[in-house]
Amino acid sequence: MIVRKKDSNSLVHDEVYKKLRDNILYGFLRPGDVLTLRGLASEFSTSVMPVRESVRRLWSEGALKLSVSGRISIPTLNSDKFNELIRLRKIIETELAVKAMPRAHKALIDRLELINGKMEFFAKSREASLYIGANMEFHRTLYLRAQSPVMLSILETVWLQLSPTIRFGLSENWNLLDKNEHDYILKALKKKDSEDLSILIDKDVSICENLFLLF
Amino acid sequence: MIVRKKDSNSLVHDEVYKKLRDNILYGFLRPGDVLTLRGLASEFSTSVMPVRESVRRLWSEGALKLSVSGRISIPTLNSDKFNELIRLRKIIETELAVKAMPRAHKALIDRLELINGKMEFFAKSREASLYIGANMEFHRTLYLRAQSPVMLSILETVWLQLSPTIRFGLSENWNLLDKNEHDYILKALKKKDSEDLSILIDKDVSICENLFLLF
DNA sequence: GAATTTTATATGTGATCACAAAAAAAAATT
DNA sequence: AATTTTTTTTTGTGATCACATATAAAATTC
Repeated sequence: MIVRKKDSNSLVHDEVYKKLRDNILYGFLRPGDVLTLRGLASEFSTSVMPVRESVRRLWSEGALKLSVSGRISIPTLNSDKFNELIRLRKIIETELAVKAMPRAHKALIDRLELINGKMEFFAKSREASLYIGANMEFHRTLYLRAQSPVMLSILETVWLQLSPTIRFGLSENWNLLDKNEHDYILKALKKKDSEDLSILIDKDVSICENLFLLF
Repeated sequence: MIVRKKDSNSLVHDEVYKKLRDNILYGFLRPGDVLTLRGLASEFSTSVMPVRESVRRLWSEGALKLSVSGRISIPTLNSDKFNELIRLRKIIETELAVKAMPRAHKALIDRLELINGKMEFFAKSREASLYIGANMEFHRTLYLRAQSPVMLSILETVWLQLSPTIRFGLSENWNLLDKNEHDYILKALKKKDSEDLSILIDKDVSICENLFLLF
């Protein structure tokens, strides 16, 4: 029997995908963690089919690792891969920020300031997944203005690959977040200084570089 | 019954994925073409299951479009999306080329020259899918030296999204390929001039921009 | 004859099953 | 006690089925 949410066209495999993705994105799964189709299926109270489809999807996004025998786990990044992903963040995010800048009017900057305040609060209170969520929301809100859906979705797969590693690097390095680059980013946005903006986005991403831990 | 290739650990869904991907990549499917699970299953003489998994995978790579009701088709690009993909090619390919350059020794350049000759032949003989294949091989061979697997795989999904549109733009614009930028790229590689190399890669990708046709 | 309704077919989704192969657990051996 | 072998359990894959719904075809109405 096909189970659909009432009065909605959402599909089970898509719901499972979103839940699983968010668990990875907000740091509820650590690198190396092992998952099983049947385990996930019973956790999300469904059959294995929708889980299979969402696992296949997350795997092709680099968010999950499949062993040669198909065993599912959260990837552990070596430093080469980590640096590559950081470099990708820098390239794509500076591109998106510069493209968004001309369309970043007062209303948007106000919203960014609000999100930024929220993020600073979560940094102080050491709430990792809320901090990560607010940080991503800040960047995402800005980049959405670039109106470059393909780039944004690629960036999101990059985030997805970095998240578990950064999340657990964070637990032991909260002090790294003491100074908040976002304030300077907002200033550059107000001044419409794209040169500065590029450099600052690059710098902001650089902070993450120090969160790398070997597992 | 599970059907595996003898003495090999290749899986059916992976084989189906590769075949379907190559059909898209080498231009055997045009934008708008409609596919069905059962149709593909019988074409590849398998059941729908492996096809479902590979279609889901190609869809998440942007190579296939799924309608709200799940109907499968080859995406048609509007000019915004096309330009975004071209921009992505430029950003990622210049990055990879520059990173590959220090490791591009004589043996590699010799191989690139060989591939380039092949490509020029297929351009003259107007064999579109062979031309596309040789062109991709040229770029891929160079970029492999950058040893950046994540970037390369992202680039490949970008190619996958552009392929069908470019392929059928090509049929009516062979003349655009008269002058071959690859020769200059090879010169820059020999001179180890990364400044020049960036510009030339950018230029080479630009040629594709003119192959955009509305369907 | 064109537009609308009805019927029939095709298609994607989710559930379930069998099976091979990989892990894990248990038993036997050294 | 540690290692090897055997047995059991777990797990992913591929096949098949039922079903809802979207699309196509046929019939009906105006």
